[in-house]
Amino acid sequence: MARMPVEVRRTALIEAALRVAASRGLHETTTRAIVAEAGMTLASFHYAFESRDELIDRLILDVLAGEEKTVLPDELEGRTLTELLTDGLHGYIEHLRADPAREQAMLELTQYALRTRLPMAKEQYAQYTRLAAVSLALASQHTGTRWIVPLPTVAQLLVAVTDGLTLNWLVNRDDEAIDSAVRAAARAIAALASPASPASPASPASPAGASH
Amino acid sequence: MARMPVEVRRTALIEAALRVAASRGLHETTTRAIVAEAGMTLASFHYAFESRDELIDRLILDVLAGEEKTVLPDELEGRTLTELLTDGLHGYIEHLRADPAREQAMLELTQYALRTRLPMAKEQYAQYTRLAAVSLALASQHTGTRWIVPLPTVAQLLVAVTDGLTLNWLVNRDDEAIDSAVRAAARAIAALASPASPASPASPASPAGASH
DNA sequence: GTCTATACACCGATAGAC
DNA sequence: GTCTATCGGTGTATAGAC
Repeated sequence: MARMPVEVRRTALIEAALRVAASRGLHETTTRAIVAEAGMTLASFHYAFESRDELIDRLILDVLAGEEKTVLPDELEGRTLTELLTDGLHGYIEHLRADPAREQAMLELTQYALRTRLPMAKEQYAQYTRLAAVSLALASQHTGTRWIVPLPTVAQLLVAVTDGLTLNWLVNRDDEAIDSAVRAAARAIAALASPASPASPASPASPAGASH
Repeated sequence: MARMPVEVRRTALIEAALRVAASRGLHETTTRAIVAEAGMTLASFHYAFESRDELIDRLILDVLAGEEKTVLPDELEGRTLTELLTDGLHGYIEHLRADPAREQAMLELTQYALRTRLPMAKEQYAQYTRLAAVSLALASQHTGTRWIVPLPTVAQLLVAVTDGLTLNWLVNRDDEAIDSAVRAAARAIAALASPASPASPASPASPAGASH
């Protein structure tokens, strides 16, 4: 095989490992399967990494950190809070639908980290929650609403809902059901803000939303 | 070893397997580890079960089926919908707190089923959702409220929230944070019902909130 | 640096004595 | 029915030629 800088080799192996984990599950992501996917030999693997565990660490760090659980829609103006939440959740579900195997691998990685790398799991989860808090703060700002429950708590709930809906879709693969659940979730979470109306789809041209 | 009816042996092995899965994770729940935990020999295992896969099947069936994700509090009278939901979720979290390792094993079993026994995972999930729907119907009945979103959708959301909060607590082990999140979740879900006020402990007679 | 060949541990499963 | 001993396969990791 061609000579390659060890860092390039490492990256290639991590990407190969992610593909294997997505298609066959983490428990079948063996060193042999990874090098086969990457077109390398076993010895090359152990030249690049001390051990399989070391690669798994990098996999969790690089790949879970790249995940962004919630994304706000681009356009924030002229939408109600419920609409923003619906679109945000819907965007995440779209991402899930686009590559379910990958997201399932993420779930497996999280669970593996939970069992054997607890500090990494904690840090990762805190990161998701901070990101959710930022999105929620922006959303309330742009709709002139105010969270009547502490923002970190709402953020926790949003992350929990996202995780739960992910599992729901992975199990059932039911697009209509998940869309209903997403809308209900958005409406429910929006009810934790005041005073603007949480809801109705047909919103008239209300500049600056409801009140202050 | 003492002779035992094969069904008794099967049960003992399944219980041993659950203990191993809880303490060391599903991927370390090998036939050898199981029989060591049960105080048997390898040969006895294969006398009771055709294969390890067969035991895992039974484990999923017997043990996931025994799970009841949401339980209503005993006393339903004189409580608001939010209170009922809070107590129900809180009861589940108590159950989780009492035996986190077991619940983590459940999560691993679910994920394993998702990867290799999809129909079983689907059926199990549907069972949880039906149970949630029954609880939600009872709760709205007893509080004189009505779900303004289809009941199955609310049930889906409740299951998703339960799953998400489970993961949250397993990662953070933060009792105060989870209690806040539980209360917020209850309040949010209660907002999907009308007309009774979804929320504040001191609830005035506010007819039909913001509605839609 | 990259390869082939192999060491060594552990897996699920079975044969055959008792 | 229950045991000990062992098979064949696969896992991670390494030795040593090139």
